[in-house]
Order: sequence, then C-alpha cells, then structure tokens
Amino acid sequence: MPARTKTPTRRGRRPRLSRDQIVEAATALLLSEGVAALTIRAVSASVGSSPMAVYRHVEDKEHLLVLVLDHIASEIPKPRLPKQPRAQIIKLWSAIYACLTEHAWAVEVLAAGDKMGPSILWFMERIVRASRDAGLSETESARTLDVVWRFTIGSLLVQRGHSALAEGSPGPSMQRALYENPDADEFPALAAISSRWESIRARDHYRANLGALLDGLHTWD
Amino acid sequence: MPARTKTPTRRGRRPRLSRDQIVEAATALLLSEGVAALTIRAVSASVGSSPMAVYRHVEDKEHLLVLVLDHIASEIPKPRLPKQPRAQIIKLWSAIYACLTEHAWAVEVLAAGDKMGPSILWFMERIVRASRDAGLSETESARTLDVVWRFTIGSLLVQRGHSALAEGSPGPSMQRALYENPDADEFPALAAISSRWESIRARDHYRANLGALLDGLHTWD
DNA sequence: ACCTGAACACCGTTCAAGT
DNA sequence: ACCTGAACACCGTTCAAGT
Repeated sequence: MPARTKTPTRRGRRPRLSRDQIVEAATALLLSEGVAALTIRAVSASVGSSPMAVYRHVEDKEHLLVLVLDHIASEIPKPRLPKQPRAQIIKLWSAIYACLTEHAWAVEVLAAGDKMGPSILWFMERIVRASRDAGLSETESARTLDVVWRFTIGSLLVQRGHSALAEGSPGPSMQRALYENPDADEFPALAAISSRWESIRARDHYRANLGALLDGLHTWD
Repeated sequence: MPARTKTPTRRGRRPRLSRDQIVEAATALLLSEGVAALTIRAVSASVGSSPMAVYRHVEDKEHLLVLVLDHIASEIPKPRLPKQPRAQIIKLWSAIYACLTEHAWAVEVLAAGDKMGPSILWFMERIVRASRDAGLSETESARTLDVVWRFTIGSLLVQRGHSALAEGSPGPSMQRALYENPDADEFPALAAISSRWESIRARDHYRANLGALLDGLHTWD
C-alpha cells in the first residue's frame, strides 16, 4: 500500500502553507500592486492565514524579498546564443534587463543592497565565458561584468523613473528638472537639448547603450 | 528707528522653526544614522518640537527628502575645469559622484524615483557645454548625459552594496553570490575570476569606468 | 509541528484645540 | 500664524497559547 494513502507519520500538524505558496503570493502582489503594498499582513491575507503563519516559512520580510527576487531570476528565459562573443553578452544582459524591467519593484529592492540569489549565476557564467572567448583576461572579464552590472541597474532605475513620470506621478525629479525648467539665460546648453530629451527617453536604448559601453571597455575584433 | 528693533508687525505667533532648520537636522540625521532613521518624529525631536510642527514647513516626508537632496547638491564644490572637453566631463561627474558617495542614503532616495532639485543643473549645464565643445550634436549630447547618469547612479548603488558587505552586513547579495559560492563544476568561468573579484571592487574605479563609457559613446579627438 | 490572537513598539498623517 | 496632544490607521515582529 503506497505510503501517501496513510496520514504522514511525522508528528504534529500537517503544514497547510508552504514557502513556495508564500513566494508566489508575494510575487503576484508585487507585480500587481508594487513594493509599497507588499506587507506581511497582505501576503498572509492572500494565502488565507494569519500574519504570523508566514514566519514559520520565512525568516523575515527581507528574506522574503530575496526569495522572490531569486524566483523571478530563475524564470528568465535562457536565450539561444549567437556566435560572436560581443553579441552573446548583449543578448544575455538584455534577457536579464527585460526581466527586471517587467518587475519594476525589483530595482527598488536591489537598491536597498543588491541582493541576488544563485539563479542569476547561469547568466553570469555565460557572460564571463563570452568575455574569455573574446580574448579578455580574467581581470578584464571581471571588470566588464562589474561595470555592466552597474550600468544595467542604473538603467533600470532611471527607466522606471521615466515610466513613473509618464504615468503622471507628481513631484520634482531629475528628469523633470532637465526638460521642463531650464532657464535659457542661466542654462542655455540645457535649454538647447531639452527638446531632444523627450525622444531620447521615450524609447529604451539599453541595447545600444550597452553596445557603446562594451566598445569602450574593449576592442571586440 | 530701524524696523527690526520693533516686534514684527505681521500677525500671530512668531515662527520658532524654519524650513532650513528642519532640512539641516534631517541632513545630519541621514548622515549619521542612515535613511531608515529618518522619521518625522526623529527630526522633530532633534529640533525640539512636536512632530506636527514639521508639517507647517514641509509638505510631507517625500518633500523633505527632495529638499535635503537639493541641499546637498547645492554644496557640491564646483571644480575648476581643465581644457579638454572629455576631461571636463569626467571632472564634473566625479564631483557629483563624490558627493553622492558621501551621502550613502541618497542613492536609496533616488532609487525611489530619481528626484533631484534644481541645484544640480549648474553641473548638467557644464557637462552639456563640454559635449558640444567636443563636437557632439544636440542629440548626442543629450544621449551622453542620459547614459552617464544611468551609469553613475548604478555605480553608486553597487558601490554602496560593496561597502555594506565589507562592514559585515548579512544576507545574500549579488556580490556574495559571485565571489563566495561559485561551484567550480557548474560555473568554471565564474570560479576562475572569483579571486580577481575582491580587488576589482575594493577600490572604486568610477573615473576609469566613466572614461571607458565616454570612449564607447564618442571619439574624443 | 504548525498555526492563531493579542500585544508591543513603532510609523506618517489628520484633526481639533490652544496661544 | 504657528504649535501642541491626542488619535487614526497602519507597519514588522514577539510572545504565549492552542491543536
């Protein structure tokens, strides 16, 4: 007789909640309502338990965020790689970028201390291999990885700010200051480019910008 | 008889608090205790008034943060500029970067929607002028400004994460994952660079990295 | 072993009242 | 006009108790 027709032999109550269930609920909440709406109380309500039940499965709120971050990283589709190393690197980073763009809340979590679980390592491994294939030394490969990560996270952050602005969120911002205010007497050069600003930011030029960055770091053939 | 020997003729109580006083207290708190410690209640305690007195001078907490951000931006020392446009741009951005590095909390505030007051515009104006002097078109100048801002904010964010790690803050992170975990069987390329990682991140290579980025964006002579 | 309910020590902010 | 005190509607988290 198969074991699972019996009640499990381990002692105590059977778990009604699982960590996966909690992570899934948190992911859904973040996606639909944003990071401000992610409270332990909201998560517990969404899985139909008391707030404290969550703490059986997750250390604290920060831990939960790391779990969610790793969860979405694990679901980034792994792209088929082109032949040239430079094109490989761009494709790999673009996949990461696209995923983090979808989850607008993620960059805010990363900003509070760039937490990342092991799921992203598959991508990092391929990026470093591509660098090596292009003839970069280990030090150069490490530097490239580091610099591009910095650029990527900054891009996400600024792009999110732009989206928020487009949706009409109020308040001053770097962006607003740059293309609304510029007093032509005090800031003639800024006033001159302010009309181009909109079109620069309207579309996301991550791929092209990343290409320029890579070209500055190394000569790829 | 000079007017100010009399009690002011405007009606009602004399203000005991000023906006400047509040912004100064908030700046000090942020610098010494970090962004988590900045509460309206803490600010009010530090200026010796009730929490609600603050709201007479500041709309809300977000507004206060923008004011502080602009305050520190206004105190960035304006550098003497070298002759070459490329060197000018690097010097200007480095001044901004250095200031924001000192105020580690700032990047977290920027991350929540890159707020910036008008005080930064002096720098932006000079950066765009330098781009134009180097022969860049208006569109190219705008793009360069945009891309470098993205890179700068990302650099600040990652560098802060590194500092936090060095100070022994717990929890997983992108950084930790990259130079502690890498399983040599599954991630051989990562394992190979992990020893270089420490030295790459130990010192801040913002200037050099920015140089590479500029070179990728444009040919400067 | 897992879950609950009440409670603690906080927040930002509103409101009515004092001077 | 400026400030205060009490209160509201929230947080994350601890603790003691239930099953």
